[in-house]
Amino acid sequence: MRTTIETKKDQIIFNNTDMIIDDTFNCGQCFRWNKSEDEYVGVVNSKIVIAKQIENGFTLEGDHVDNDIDFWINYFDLKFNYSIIEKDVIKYPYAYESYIKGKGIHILKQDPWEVIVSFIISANNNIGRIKGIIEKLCERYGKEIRYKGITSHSFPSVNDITAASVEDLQFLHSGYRDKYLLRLFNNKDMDFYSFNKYNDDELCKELLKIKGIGPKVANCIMLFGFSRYSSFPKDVWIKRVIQEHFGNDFDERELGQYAGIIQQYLFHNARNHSK
DNA sequence: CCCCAGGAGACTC
DNA sequence: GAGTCTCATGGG
Repeated sequence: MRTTIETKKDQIIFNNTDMIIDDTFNCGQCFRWNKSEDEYVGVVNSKIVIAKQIENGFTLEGDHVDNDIDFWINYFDLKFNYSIIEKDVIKYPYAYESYIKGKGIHILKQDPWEVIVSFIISANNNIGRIKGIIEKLCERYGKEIRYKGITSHSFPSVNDITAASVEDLQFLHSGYRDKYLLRLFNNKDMDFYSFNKYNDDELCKELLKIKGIGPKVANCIMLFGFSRYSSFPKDVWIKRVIQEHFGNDFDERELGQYAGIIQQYLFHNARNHSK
C-alpha cells in the first residue's frame, strides 16, 4: 500500500492507507486519544491533534502539523506493510480471525518516556482508570496547550515533574504504584532515549531493573515505545485467549518476528468483539 | 459482600 | 525456578 500525502494549512491528509483510527486507538496501546463524535482528539508530542477517518485514509489536524510530516508518518507507522503478517497467522484460526477484524491497527511509535510511565501505571489496573491517572499527571506537571477552543496538557518530561515524596503523588490516586513512579521521577539522569542501542534481550533486561516494571509491562514498553515487533505482552486477556484458542503450552515465538502485532490483533478481538 | 483490572515484588520452598 | 500473598483504587 503506497500512502500518499497531501497537506493544507495545519492539516495532513493521508490517502491510500489501510490504517483505521478506531482500531488503532482502541487496542490498548495508547491512553491519550479520546473519541469525540466522529473524530479523535489526541495529545502527542506536546500538541493537540485531531484525527478523522475518511474514505481510503485519514486526516490529521493541529497547529503546524504540515511542517512535521516525517514525524507523523513515523508516529503512525505508515511505511510498514502490515499485510505481510497474514502469512504468519494463516495457520491459526483464531489469530487469522483476529487479524481480519483488526488489520487496520497500526502500532504507534510513541515516546519511550511516556510509554514507560503509562505502563507502570497500567499494572493491575483498568484502561479507564489508567487514562484518568495519566490525565491527572499531565494536568499537574505538563504544560497547558490549546487548539481551537480545546485545552489540554502535554505529557510532562522528567524535569517537569517536581514530586519529592509519595505524598506529592497522592492526588493521582494511583494506589501502590505511586512509589514506583516516585522512584522513576527521582532518577532524573536515566536516559531512556538511548535504550534503542540495546538488542531485544538487553533492552528487556534493562527495563526489568526498574521497579514497577515486570515481564508484561516490559514487553509493552518494548513494543509501543521501541518498536520491537516481536515483543508479546501477556496480560489477563491474552492469557485467556491463549488458554482458549492455542492451548496452555503454546509458545508465542511460533508467531514469528511480528508476534507483538499479532498480539494486538488478539487483544483487540478479545476486548472489542466478545461479549 | 464479592470479583476484577493490559501485574509486580517479596517471600517461601 | 515455580507457587503464594499482598499491594491501592475504583467500578460492577
